[in-house]
Amino acid sequence: MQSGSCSFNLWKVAVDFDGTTVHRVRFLRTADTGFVPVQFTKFLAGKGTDFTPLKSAALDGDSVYAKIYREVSKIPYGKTKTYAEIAEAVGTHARVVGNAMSRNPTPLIIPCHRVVGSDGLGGFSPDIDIKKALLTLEKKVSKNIP
DNA sequence: GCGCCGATCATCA
DNA sequence: TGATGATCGGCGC
Repeated sequence: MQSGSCSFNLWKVAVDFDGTTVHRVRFLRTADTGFVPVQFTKFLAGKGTDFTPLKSAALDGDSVYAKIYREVSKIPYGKTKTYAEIAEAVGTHARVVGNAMSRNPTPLIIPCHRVVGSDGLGGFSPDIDIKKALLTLEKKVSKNIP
């Protein structure tokens, strides 16, 4: 297992990974030492749109959470879906989807920022500004990929 | 049109 | 068990 961090706006993105399997991604105010997979730095710089061949450890399993994470990871770059849509696709309730996002062990890889509420942005932890910034970034970058 | 309240359900303590 | 949410939709004002 390795870990490292890189910057995104005012935040540090700490990544724990093992080969191509990412176990944990966290947003921190302070930086750890170490490097992160190049996919992260490219993505956060708007120079990459996916994390291939990286995968999240949270996608494994048959729990409802794993299904939700798989469904969320299908959302294409620059697009968004609502909690209700995800819930319907998985066969559960929107509240559970919100719960799954809240406990999302690997943001970014599982693009939880692309899941929004029916009437707006929804929420994000630890800071809604991160979600806003990611969506703004993706909107901007996807314009340059006609 | 806006705000409150109940429904609903998989985790975690 | 019981409490807890990054929600949704309906109802009253």
